[in-house]
Amino acid sequence: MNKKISEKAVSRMTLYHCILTDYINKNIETISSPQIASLLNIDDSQVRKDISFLNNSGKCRVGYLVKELKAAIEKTLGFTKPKNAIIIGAGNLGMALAKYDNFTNYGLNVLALFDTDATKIGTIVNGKKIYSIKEFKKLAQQMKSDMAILTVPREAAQDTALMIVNAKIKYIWNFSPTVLDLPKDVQVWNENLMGNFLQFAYKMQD
Amino acid sequence: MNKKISEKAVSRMTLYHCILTDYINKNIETISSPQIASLLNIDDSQVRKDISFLNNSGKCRVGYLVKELKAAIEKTLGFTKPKNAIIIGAGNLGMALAKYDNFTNYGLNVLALFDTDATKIGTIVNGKKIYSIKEFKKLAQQMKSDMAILTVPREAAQDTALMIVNAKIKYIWNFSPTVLDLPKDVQVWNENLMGNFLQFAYKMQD
DNA sequence: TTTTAATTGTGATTTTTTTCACTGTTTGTA
DNA sequence: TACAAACAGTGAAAAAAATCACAATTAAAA
Repeated sequence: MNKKISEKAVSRMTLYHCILTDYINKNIETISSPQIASLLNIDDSQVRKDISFLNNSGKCRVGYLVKELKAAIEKTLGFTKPKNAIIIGAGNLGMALAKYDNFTNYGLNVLALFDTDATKIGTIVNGKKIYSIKEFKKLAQQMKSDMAILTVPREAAQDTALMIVNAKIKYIWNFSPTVLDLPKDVQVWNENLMGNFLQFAYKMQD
Repeated sequence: MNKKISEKAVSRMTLYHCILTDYINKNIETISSPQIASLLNIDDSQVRKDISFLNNSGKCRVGYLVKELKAAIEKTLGFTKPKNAIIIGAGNLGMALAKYDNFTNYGLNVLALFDTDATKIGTIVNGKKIYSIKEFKKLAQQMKSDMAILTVPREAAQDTALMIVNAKIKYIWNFSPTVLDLPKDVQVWNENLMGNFLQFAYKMQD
């Protein structure tokens, strides 16, 4: 239906969305491309080009209507279609993500957690139960999870990922600092916090 | 001294680094550009171009020496110079980051945490003390922190960021889902977990 | 009412990034 | 030793992304 939007443009749109949410909280009704551009230190024509993908139009001398623009981004980025996910690895990060209530607003529905630690199994975190990893295969089928959020330690990541793939889950949001070696039809999104820090640290050198 | 490496290339190098770490753990001594490229689904000449920035040379018919290449990335990306950081916001995410021991290996040294919650103040997390945000200005000076890791709720993010800037900290790693409006000499790295999820979700649509 | 300034939208241009295509080298094999 | 295969390295070409530049529009000010 629509042209494909580049990854970079999508990334910027998520930042526009943050800005728009703030503007709504502040009861500001319009926003201009130079305003957005200035907050992000980018070119204003870039902002307009990105917005042109959304079939949303602005008004000269006024800018864009905040609510409309926000809705247009949400529609294009597709958070209207909720995705079900399970978290594998109930360590600090997994728990933090399970407790992150914002997810629901963005169409991410966390169904359950899995872990190997016997003391954690059976516990409820933010309404989500922690199951034994042994039950994973059986439950993954039942739960119809679209996506797995992988927050296990690096050493366990590859094997756990293979287990996820065996359970016919094709999308993995990988928080382990490792590159998974999986069939090409499985899509992996590497979060790589350490890598992101290194990128920032590299910028700091200037 | 060296040419500046693009952000995208740096991002890829952090993934190469992950792969190299895995190879070392597996006691594999050499790696070729097609091997790296295949794991990341990118072009092998891209990998070689990136590596050409590192002043590291490979061997025909053999590839690169894993240890050398890893060291070269570390040198270029500068994790040899450790950075001191403080975490502001001892919620789930802040705590998870404080407990993330890997940071030290990558040159990120977490000095302390700050929070408003009286029940948390004084607690020690992974050897790091949680202080009252009221003491922030005074302690920030003493601690000589290069960087602040911002993990407060969205509503508090902007004000907290201003406080950080007042304490003369110029680098903010922002985990709050909001775009901070700060002087242009302050560098902000937006982590934006929700945004990253949306990017992944957009890819899932295909 | 006229003018001014701010803003969108977009084609053209420039810059950056990626991919291609090829040369030269090295290692293992016949 | 000769040959084949697997690589690195790199200049050139192609593709993608960002920026520029400007016409058209409109709200507000004069």
